[in-house]
Amino acid sequence: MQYRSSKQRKRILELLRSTDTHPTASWIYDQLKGEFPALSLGTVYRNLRILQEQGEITHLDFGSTFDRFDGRMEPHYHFVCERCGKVMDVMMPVLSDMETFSCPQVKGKVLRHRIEFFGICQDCLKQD
Amino acid sequence: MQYRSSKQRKRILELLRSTDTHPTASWIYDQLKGEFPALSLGTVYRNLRILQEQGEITHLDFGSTFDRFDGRMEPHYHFVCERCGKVMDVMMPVLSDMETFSCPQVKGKVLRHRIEFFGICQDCLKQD
DNA sequence: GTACGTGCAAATATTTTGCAGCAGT
DNA sequence: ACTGCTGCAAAATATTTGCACGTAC
Repeated sequence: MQYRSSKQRKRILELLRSTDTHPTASWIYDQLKGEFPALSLGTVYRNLRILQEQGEITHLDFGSTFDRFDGRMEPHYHFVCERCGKVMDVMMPVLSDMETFSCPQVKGKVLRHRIEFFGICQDCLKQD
Repeated sequence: MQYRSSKQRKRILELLRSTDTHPTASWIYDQLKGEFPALSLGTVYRNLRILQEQGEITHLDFGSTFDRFDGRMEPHYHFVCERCGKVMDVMMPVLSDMETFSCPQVKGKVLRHRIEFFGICQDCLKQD
């Protein structure tokens, strides 16, 4: 697909670049409604997807729209296959100094952390 | 709230403990439908929330039901305030050996990783 | 007996999509 | 002119909730 440019898309990207609040689609919509009175949420979502495809922005998710639950309470990390969506446990040693490490910048109280690795799992690699 | 026990909740927990596939609510529902023919998805969701409150399971999310977008493409990490839901950037040095580090276990190709810190942000701490 | 849990169905919440007209190249 | 982009509204997806009945304690 050959993308054209549009005022709406350009402004959505500018807005995302100008903030570090990790906005939701709805926040972006509210911000731009004054500038584009007829703007619709559908347009915001469509453009966010296109910007993602173009590698201009990212999206904080787990690669699926479903909530996923985890019955292991021991600290561990996750590997998510971007092709088949499978989520696997990574039982590598927990980086226990992580909390203090990030403290100076965050200035809040860090209680726990989480790491996800993204890539292609062994099964999917075999299918190439 | 004073929780009682129920067969459904007990089996949902057992099921989650017995797998490492990080199931969705719907998968759990399908698995238990044979055992509880009248089971409803509502019950599954309700119990998943209760189990979470009891600290028996966890939930892979970002603390909100909204998609969140990020306009910064330089590698960086995130801090999520569990009280107000704010997401902040953590510009600590990227752990570049991370990919190879996790490889032996995952056996797939790791392309990138992500780290989130969870806790209480400075603003919320002040309010105590 | 009290009040929490369940199934069912309806309601919410969020995101996606079909369509007709508008706009970028 | 061709085809992507937009607004609008309806549909799709995922999760939550109200209610009447059942069940654990």
